[in-house]
Amino acid sequence: MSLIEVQLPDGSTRTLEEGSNAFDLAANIGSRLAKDALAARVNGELTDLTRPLHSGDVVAIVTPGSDLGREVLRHSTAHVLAQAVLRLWPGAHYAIGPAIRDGFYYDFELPHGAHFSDDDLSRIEDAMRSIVAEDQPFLRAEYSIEEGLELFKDQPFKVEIIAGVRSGANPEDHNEVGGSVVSTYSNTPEFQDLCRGPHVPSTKRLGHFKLMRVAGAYWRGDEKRPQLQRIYGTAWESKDALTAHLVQLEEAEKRDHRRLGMEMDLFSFPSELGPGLAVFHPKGGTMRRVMEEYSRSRHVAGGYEFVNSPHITKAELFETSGHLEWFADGMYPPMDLDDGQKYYLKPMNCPFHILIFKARQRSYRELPLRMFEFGTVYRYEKSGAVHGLTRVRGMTQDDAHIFCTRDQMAQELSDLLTFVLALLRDFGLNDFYLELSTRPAGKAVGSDEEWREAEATLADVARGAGLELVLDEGGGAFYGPKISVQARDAIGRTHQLSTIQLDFQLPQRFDASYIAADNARHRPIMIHRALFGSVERFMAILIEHYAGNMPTWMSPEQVVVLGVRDDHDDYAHEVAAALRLDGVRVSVEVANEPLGARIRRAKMGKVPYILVVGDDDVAARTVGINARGANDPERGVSVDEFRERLRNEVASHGSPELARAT
RNA sequence: GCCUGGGUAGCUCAGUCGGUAGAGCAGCGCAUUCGUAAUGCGCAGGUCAGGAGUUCGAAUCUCCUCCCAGGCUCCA
Repeated sequence: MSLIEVQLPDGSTRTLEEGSNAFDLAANIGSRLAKDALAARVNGELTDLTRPLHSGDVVAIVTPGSDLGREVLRHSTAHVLAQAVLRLWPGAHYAIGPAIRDGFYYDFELPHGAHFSDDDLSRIEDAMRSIVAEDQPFLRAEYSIEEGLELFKDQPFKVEIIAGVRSGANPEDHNEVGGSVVSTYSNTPEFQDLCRGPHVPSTKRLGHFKLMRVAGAYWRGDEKRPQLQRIYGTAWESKDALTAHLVQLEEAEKRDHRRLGMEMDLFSFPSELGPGLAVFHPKGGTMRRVMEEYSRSRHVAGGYEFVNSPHITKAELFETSGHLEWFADGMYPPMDLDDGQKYYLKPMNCPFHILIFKARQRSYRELPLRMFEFGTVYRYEKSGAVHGLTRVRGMTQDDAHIFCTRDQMAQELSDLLTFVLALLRDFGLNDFYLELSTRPAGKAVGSDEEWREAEATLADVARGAGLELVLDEGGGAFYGPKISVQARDAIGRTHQLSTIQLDFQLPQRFDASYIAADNARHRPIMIHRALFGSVERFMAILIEHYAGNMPTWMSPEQVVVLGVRDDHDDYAHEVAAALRLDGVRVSVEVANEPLGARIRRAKMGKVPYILVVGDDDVAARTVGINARGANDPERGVSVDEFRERLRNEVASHGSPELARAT
């Protein structure tokens, strides 16, 4: 018997008998590893444990705790899901079932137009647990395309995938089928699935999963094709990991801005108004005002001019801009007036700002010209797309358009990115990466050369910021590419925030120009940018980031003063009045309820500071401070000292650590 | 827009076989005067999302509309 030598990731080598596979290697290294092994990475390629190794191969054993291991076990769990569904609904068609973040899904079409209901999930889970208990091996087999077509002749979606590989029409099909070899995995004669693999050795390696929900999903993501039933599940390497994930989901739910918005009395969506149309209550209105005021002052300092534009306009404006051509579906239908004009609610502000630019002849000496507006826009989002404050039909953008020369463009973009990141940091967001969105295929105006220049300039600026840069191929707007700032929040979710778009097109469509030093007309470059995106959406993200515990400077109610007995109420009012002189948002809860009850109410309202005043405080002109998040109250602090502390905290915008307090 | 599931008091929810609508919290009133997360008693609160139908009788069964949730698609 001849021997082979394989290399491990740490550079060491192992000698094995010829014909050995990765499982044999794992066993050779240790029994514990053999027990844990799920799959292998051979020369960088993920494979089953059972594939024979060759001399010189570099082999890593994939174990459950790793990202790759979780991906393999999630994918394998998806197969078990499909097998379970076929047991319960013989004749069901199964489409695709990949691993995704935190879990997996599988798409089905049930016989006779049947649909899954939520109640079916527990039945399916039970069937899956039986399959796991049966300890079925995942066996790989390889076929030609013709054989594959015959094998899956009763499964139209599989046939389409295999045929797609043959014609080369769908690049994504290669995720399912590699090259011209059709590979399958069968657990038992009962179930066989088209799949590249790899899979865990047997179903008993699975089991820490939970089916989450049923959803509709279009075949191949195309809304013109049949809608399938998708089952989502989550799967983990251990019971603890599964539990931790479910707890994390509960935490996220507690932070949901829609829930906190109601509990904290910030805003609501009266059904009388229609979907995606919010009203802000006094506390939410205060938060909004503070955010807007801060943004305004930063923009003043940043050299922006403030402009205003109306909410409706004749169709002509959006015909010129091209928006009607591209986005008529996303706009509220027009109002037809007596004089034959159609008026539209504005879905964006840019064309108005161009008209301001064009209102008189412009000189190069005025550039860069930066116009800012809190512009309220209306977009007819599809009814299924609206979501709390993050996707609404009426919203206010912190929108600005910068007109500059081609020479100024790179510097202006670079300064802008610095400005954006500083502002976001002031609101307590710190963890960013950038995304560069390039020309959308088949949905863009302008020449190749212009797009190349715009994309290259943005890429330079993005790289100059020193942040991680991710490419979003084809994600740009129809008039130009964009950089977006992505922020990670306190529980690790990412949100697309600010966008900076470069635009060579609109100035041309509107024939905007300035007179340069050469006494000739030149076309300005236009930069579109919004830092919050919309005030509504940014507020939602901050509420979730802080779990409602807004930093003191943003809190609608910053301080509540409580007298211990009602004969302390006068002093409580006195303290409140002193704070109010400093601009503090403060209220007094008079003593007609037990102290504990009033403290509790203020705590539930997430008020940063609760001041309790009693006999000692009246005598010594002090307060007792019960700060949000503190373990113990602090007694006997002088009123002046508290005022000083609060002034400092608000001035520095402090307390980003509150994001993690619960 | 599409698929699935929902809508009962301001909020969270119960409501059996189709037989006159229930609780807790919140609100209001009165009493209570208290040193750091729930004082007691009382009162009020409902077109059971809206409309139509079946029925002697509908929160409950059927249909339509509106709104919400989770996905898909879309997102200037």
